[in-house]
Amino acid sequence: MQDRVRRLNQVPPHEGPIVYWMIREQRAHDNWALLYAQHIAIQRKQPLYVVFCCRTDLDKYLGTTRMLDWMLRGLEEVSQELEKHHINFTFLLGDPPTEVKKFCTHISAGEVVVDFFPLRPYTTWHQEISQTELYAVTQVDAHNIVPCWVASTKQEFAARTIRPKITRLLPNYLLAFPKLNEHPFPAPESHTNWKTVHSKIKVDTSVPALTWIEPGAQAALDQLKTFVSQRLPAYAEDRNDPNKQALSLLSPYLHFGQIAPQRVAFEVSQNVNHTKNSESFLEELIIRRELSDNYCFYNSQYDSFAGLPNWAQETLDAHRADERTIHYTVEEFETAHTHDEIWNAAQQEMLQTGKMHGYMRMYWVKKILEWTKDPEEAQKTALHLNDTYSIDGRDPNGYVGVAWSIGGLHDRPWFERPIFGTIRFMSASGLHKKFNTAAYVTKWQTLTLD
DNA sequence: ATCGGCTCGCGCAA
DNA sequence: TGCGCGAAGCCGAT
Repeated sequence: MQDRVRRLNQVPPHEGPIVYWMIREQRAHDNWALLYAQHIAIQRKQPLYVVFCCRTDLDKYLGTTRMLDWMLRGLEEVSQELEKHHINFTFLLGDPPTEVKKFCTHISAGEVVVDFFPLRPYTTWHQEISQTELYAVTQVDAHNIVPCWVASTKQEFAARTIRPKITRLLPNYLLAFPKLNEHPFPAPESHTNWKTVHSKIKVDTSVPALTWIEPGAQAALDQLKTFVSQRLPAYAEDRNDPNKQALSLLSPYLHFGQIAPQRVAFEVSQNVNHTKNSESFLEELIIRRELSDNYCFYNSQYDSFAGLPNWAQETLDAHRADERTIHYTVEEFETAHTHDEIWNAAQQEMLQTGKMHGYMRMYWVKKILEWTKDPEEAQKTALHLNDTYSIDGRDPNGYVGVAWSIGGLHDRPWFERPIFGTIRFMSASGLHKKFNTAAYVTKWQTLTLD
């Protein structure tokens, strides 16, 4: 466990309750950050608090009903589980670092544990909470199976450069989780009024909650079970066909930390015969996901043009003046009003379900590059739409997916083209060869009056 | 249906 | 310093 843990300030731990500030890992079980916090709390005979803080003006940060409903229902389950284990769960409203600092000072915390989320808003919050003399702040990578800073000490160039590093270390980490204990040093209980919380947080209500899939840790485990028994057997063959139900559907749970990647990988590697299907799935789940964290952790410009590899920036620069014969506004993209019915179907899939099939995501982003005035606007548009409508938006996987599609990240150059330069191109004719595009369009097209 | 060429640079072997 | 090879492709030739 020790190499999952790093100190964020130099304040020595002292007498006082232990606080786990939960951000990314929204689950009670299989959570290394909580397990570590409980471990030191028991060692020091201290009560344990888990605190979650949410702004009330989420509408200013692309917050939607879809995302808030998913998150709060998951957290309600977390609070019930923690209560069963005599661990205090406190929901705070307001500016997160300010409110969490206030809380920690108020209860005279001896040490504060945070989880690991390599995106700027959260790294900034972690810096802010660490700037104190009052309590030690410790970070635990509870997301990656091989901790991000252990897997590699630099930004990796491609999957093939990080793969051997992770594969070599994996046997040391792909193990069963210890159980969360009933905490022997109780804290005062606090009860969250979830209806009040929901009503106090302002969000964009035009993006409705999802009804076809249930949030939460129990639902995640159920989904994993169904995936392993029903969809994994055809995963390798069918995963790139958007008409087939072959994918795990776990990314919403993984994004909100409602299930641990290590749990998913452990169950698949323990209980499934080693086949091309499990290999193909574990490559996605472990290598590609940890490569995304690696990029965001070591490249603070993960969401901008300047973060792209040099060869990609150069080739896109050389094609800035290329004529864009088709150009759409954000609104036209957003409402699925392009000339390309396959692209519109993908956009509709995301609008309606909060998810877009993995294969279509690549095509969808590459077409935004083709139909937008410059790569910066294309990247901004793709991220804006993904972060607003996808339930797994604002995730390192999303930033890497967009950078791969628009800016050759973790990819190689291909042959020269207008607009794209040597960035890999994708065309509708390629999609026709791979799956029944007409069926996909029919499935997602909606009646429009114009 | 299958194949080669397109094009760059990392990382390892030498 | 040379060389193999790579995160999901395209296109034209055979």
